[in-house]
Amino acid sequence: MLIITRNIIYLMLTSSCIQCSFGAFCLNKAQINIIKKERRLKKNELLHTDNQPFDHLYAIQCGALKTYSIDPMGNELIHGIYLKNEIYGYDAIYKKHHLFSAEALSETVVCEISYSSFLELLQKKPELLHLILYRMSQQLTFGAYLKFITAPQRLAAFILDISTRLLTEQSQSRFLLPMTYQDIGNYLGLATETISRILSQFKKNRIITIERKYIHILQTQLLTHIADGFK
Amino acid sequence: MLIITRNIIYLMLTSSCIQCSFGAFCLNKAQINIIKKERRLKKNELLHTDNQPFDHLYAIQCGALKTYSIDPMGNELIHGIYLKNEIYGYDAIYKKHHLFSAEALSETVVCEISYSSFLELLQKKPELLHLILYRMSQQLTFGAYLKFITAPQRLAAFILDISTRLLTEQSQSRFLLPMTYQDIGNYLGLATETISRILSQFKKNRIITIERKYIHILQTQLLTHIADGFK
DNA sequence: CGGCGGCTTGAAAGGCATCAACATAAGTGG
DNA sequence: CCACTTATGTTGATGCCTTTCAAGCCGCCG
Repeated sequence: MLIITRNIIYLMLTSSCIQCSFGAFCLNKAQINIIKKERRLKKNELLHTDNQPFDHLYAIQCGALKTYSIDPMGNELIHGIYLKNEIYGYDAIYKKHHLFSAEALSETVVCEISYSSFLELLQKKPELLHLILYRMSQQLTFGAYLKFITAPQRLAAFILDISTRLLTEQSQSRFLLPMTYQDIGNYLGLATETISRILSQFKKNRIITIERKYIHILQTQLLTHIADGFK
Repeated sequence: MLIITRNIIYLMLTSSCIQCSFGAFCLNKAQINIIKKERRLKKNELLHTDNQPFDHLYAIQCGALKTYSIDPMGNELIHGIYLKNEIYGYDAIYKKHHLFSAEALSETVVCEISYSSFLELLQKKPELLHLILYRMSQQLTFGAYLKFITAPQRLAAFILDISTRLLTEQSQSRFLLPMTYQDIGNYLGLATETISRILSQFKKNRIITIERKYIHILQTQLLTHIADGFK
């Protein structure tokens, strides 16, 4: 029987911190007190609500988040998807409060850092500056494909986007889609039925396979082809 | 007859620099050498092409830019609109080269600063840090309305977006739309005919008036209502 | 095993694109 | 300054893609 000691927990934590986006901010022992705390969210649990004041940035250790608002007709509008190893919260710096609610798409662990500590550390360690600008710049490019016109185009681009953001060397073109078709539809501005139909097409054409929630991309080139707008 | 002396030129420049987004980086005489140069672009002139390496950020003094790519079917896809007093270029930090071409929508003057100078100065003057994060954060929120489903919703949100980004105290809900319907359509993913039809609707319902390219918003509330998704 | 959320599939309706023709504005050169 | 040319905006008719509504299926979890 395994007895979990503080040491083991520590090891588990540090190993999960290796890839953390806040690594530069906390792996160093001298700085570890800056991280306010780790938060564990169950599926569908809220990280924060709409309109809540902005204080913290979050590094997503595992799991995924969505930000969303509800329109007057009661439809959920998903504004952003944030995955493992990404930093969430930048978008709220501008208005000083969160524009959207943020909810866990699955069991999710985030590391919280206060924005003021973040700024402070950034000033002490200017070599982090480019890293942060780099990561914000990356988020500026997220969701560019939402401007694509046709549904297959958007969905193909979405799959490629998520895959490049999730895939590692081990996982080779096979990854867990961390959300329901409903969520995808709300994100892409498409009905769930449309998502289902188009994915069926993709499967029929041997472009991807889906079992459970695992997507396997068989023909990346064909997907990019579709995303690029070829017919 | 007016003789233009260096002094007058200097006054003209500084006055045009008052509102400049790079103000903090160059108004101070000690720093003025950091700005590499001012570039004047004619309508439809390219600031840079697709795939060009990223070296500079640009503060838009006057005029406007669009970034775009051409899809395989030859359609122009506008990814971003950048207006007077905004900073353009952040999105290319991530990939170190520009993902899109950038073109002037009208006569445009930009101030160019090299990214390395920018980083350097940011390190020397950490009080600028929040300002820059603030501005990047703002850009993260741009174009959120592109996810809106219906055409009138998108167009209403677009008008409101541009107006808040262009309006000053003097100009009071009346502003120059710095682009063609073609451009708007390419940006919103709608046909120019659709833009025309919906704007005609807006005019008929006394929500806006348009003369030349000047838009006057008569009923802001109704516009936000439409943008929010009421019918 | 039974219930529920999520996915699938079909038929009908609707919104927007497309095509076409025209109107108007802007830009050019004589 | 005007005639010509080109770019941009307007309006109508048709067709297609996606939504919507409806029903059934599957897999998961208690």
